[in-house]
Amino acid sequence: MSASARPTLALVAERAGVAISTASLAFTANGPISEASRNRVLAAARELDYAGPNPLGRQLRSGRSGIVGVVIGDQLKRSFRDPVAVQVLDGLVSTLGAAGLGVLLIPGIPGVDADSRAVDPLIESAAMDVGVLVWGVRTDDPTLAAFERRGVPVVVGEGREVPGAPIVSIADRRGTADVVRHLTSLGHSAIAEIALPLDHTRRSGPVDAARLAQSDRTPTSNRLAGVRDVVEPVITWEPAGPLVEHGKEAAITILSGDDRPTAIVAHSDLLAAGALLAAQELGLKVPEDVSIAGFDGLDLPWLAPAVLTTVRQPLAEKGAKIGEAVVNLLAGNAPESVELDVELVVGTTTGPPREAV
Amino acid sequence: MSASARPTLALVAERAGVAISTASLAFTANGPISEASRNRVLAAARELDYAGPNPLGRQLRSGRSGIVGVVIGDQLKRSFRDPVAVQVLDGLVSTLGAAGLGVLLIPGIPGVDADSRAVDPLIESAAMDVGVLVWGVRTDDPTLAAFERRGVPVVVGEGREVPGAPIVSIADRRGTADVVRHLTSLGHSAIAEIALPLDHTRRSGPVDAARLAQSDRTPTSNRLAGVRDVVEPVITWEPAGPLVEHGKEAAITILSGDDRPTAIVAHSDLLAAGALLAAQELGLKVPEDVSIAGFDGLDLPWLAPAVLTTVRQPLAEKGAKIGEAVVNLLAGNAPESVELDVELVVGTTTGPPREAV
DNA sequence: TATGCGGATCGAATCGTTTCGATCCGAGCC
DNA sequence: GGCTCGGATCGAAACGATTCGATCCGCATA
Repeated sequence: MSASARPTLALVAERAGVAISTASLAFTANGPISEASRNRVLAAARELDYAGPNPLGRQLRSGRSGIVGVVIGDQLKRSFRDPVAVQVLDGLVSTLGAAGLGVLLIPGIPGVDADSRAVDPLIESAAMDVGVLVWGVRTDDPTLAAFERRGVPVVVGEGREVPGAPIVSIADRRGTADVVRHLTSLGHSAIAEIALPLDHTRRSGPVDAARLAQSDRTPTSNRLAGVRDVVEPVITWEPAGPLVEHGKEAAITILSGDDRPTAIVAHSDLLAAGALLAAQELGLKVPEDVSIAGFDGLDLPWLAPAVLTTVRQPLAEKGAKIGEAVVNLLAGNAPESVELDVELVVGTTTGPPREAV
Repeated sequence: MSASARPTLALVAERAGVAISTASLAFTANGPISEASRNRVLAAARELDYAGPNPLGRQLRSGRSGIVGVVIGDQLKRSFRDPVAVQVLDGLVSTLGAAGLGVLLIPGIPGVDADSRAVDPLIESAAMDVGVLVWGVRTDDPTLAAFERRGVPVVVGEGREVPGAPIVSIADRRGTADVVRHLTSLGHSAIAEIALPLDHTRRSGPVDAARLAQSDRTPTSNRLAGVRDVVEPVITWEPAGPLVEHGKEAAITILSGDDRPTAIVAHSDLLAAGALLAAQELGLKVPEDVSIAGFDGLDLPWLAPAVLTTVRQPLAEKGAKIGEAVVNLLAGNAPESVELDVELVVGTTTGPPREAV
């Protein structure tokens, strides 16, 4: 009656009348085993309702768990409301899945106090073969240190150099410069900037030089730099978050002021979409009264008939490249970093400023 | 030079001059061990750069992996663009994280052929203590069968009964009836319905009785039934997907026809938001020309100044309840199903039909 | 008939822990 | 001083598989 325990390979072997090692061969396709014994083993397995080797035993022996820990570095809710994150993750999960690897979701910094040295306990105690820091590492990142201590190799998406770890990044500085150059070449000089959040504090408002220097997120810093490669924005606004509503809020303030800029460049499409809604609400024509450009190249059909001018980045491909880097690392190859290219896509939301007409 | 192998507990014990079992006690807080030996062990660990017991060994011994497999049943990209899914997942991940459990993401049906009996290989071979089928089970679900074969207990979100598995569901049939009743009590009788997708085929168009019977997704079926508890819709439209653009597409057709309905009830807020955009594009006033209601209770600030009439369901709480059910199951308690309540929230998008004014 | 060969099978070691029962030791008590 | 008691420590046995070297068997060859 206490037969609730799952059958083991030993039981199957006994029933089939072979040694455990032979039974093992029947399940791992590659060993030398006769058709006859394989069938006997499989039959015995069926009779005992044995569903294949227990992963835990296999993992201990082989030293591999087949699991990749992915640190998304924030509350799920916040990360996944951002389509950029979702697309990258999608590419990553597909690639890893195809390689037989599973994704363990690691929220990252637990709770609000992202300053503390606390690390998600999963990083310290869950079994994994590789860790992925999708959104880059911060200086002196405790997460990175924890992985290192455990001897878990790491792949970094989008970030500063980490010795021994491959980085998959995107040419976002150049892309940002491209879109700003597009604006200046149309004749704009009073360009406002809506930045991505500079850090985890949900602060919002205009950004001064001191605050600018505090940015510890790589994509944000790169895009700030990209803008400044071409022009000094008349104002840089830091929104409370990365979503549409935050962009709208920022743009309302920017566009309501006395010296209305002739163009807004946002660090992301979601923020730009918010700016578009703001302009609409304020009765401003786009692009006649104000040009608006974004970054990401998302598909935002609900903006129709407007088509956002933006910079398309290969998001799913980025995820896929990270996945490849993981597989590569597990195969024992040397880490290899990649930078993916971006492309300016001109839509209907940018045009020459009114004065220039 | 070949010292690349990670140190083991045995090494630490040797260095500390204690038995392996004693060293083990130093890491698991609860055993009887003197302060002195614990310190000696921890010191030795530090010297050897030992980062704590290897999870694989621990897992094999205890028979627990601390991992919960969550089947999201679709491409990540599609699931996670839906804020409903994201909020539930967020609640789930938080609850499980607090219990020290990790979430293994299982896409579910690989590739497009969702009809086949194929199952995500992770379900067959990854280590996990419990499986979660977030979006319910279909009749004769191969995924469910695979879990059963492996002896992995299962928790089901939103679905039909599964013997021995707790179900966490939401009173969506009653909620849908409530919102439709709200419309009829305003005087509407010509009500159109935009349904959630009936199955995985990305079919779209008007739905007849035969097609209606084919719906194999529980939330969809429940909401279809909820509408019919109150009124027979003048038309039911099946969109190609669950997102804003799909709702817009559907509504454009519905509202362009000759017998324009006076109200549209959508199975979700995203679809309803699409309908709102459609009405706007067609120059129709909401709610004067057409009332629009949704379901979910999402926060959609970019619809402002409109506030959608909808039915609020406790999404994060649903995820949390699923998490609790998992923890409960692991504690050896009997499975316990829950049905969560919903609440009608009247916004500015519904009002009496023009004729009735 | 003896020898050699190659493929199938087997036994035993191993992966790194936890846990359980046994041992050991010092303190307290009579 | 002998005895008991209890807490700290230890050894060994799992946990469930893979893998490697050794054995075994049958067949072909000399």
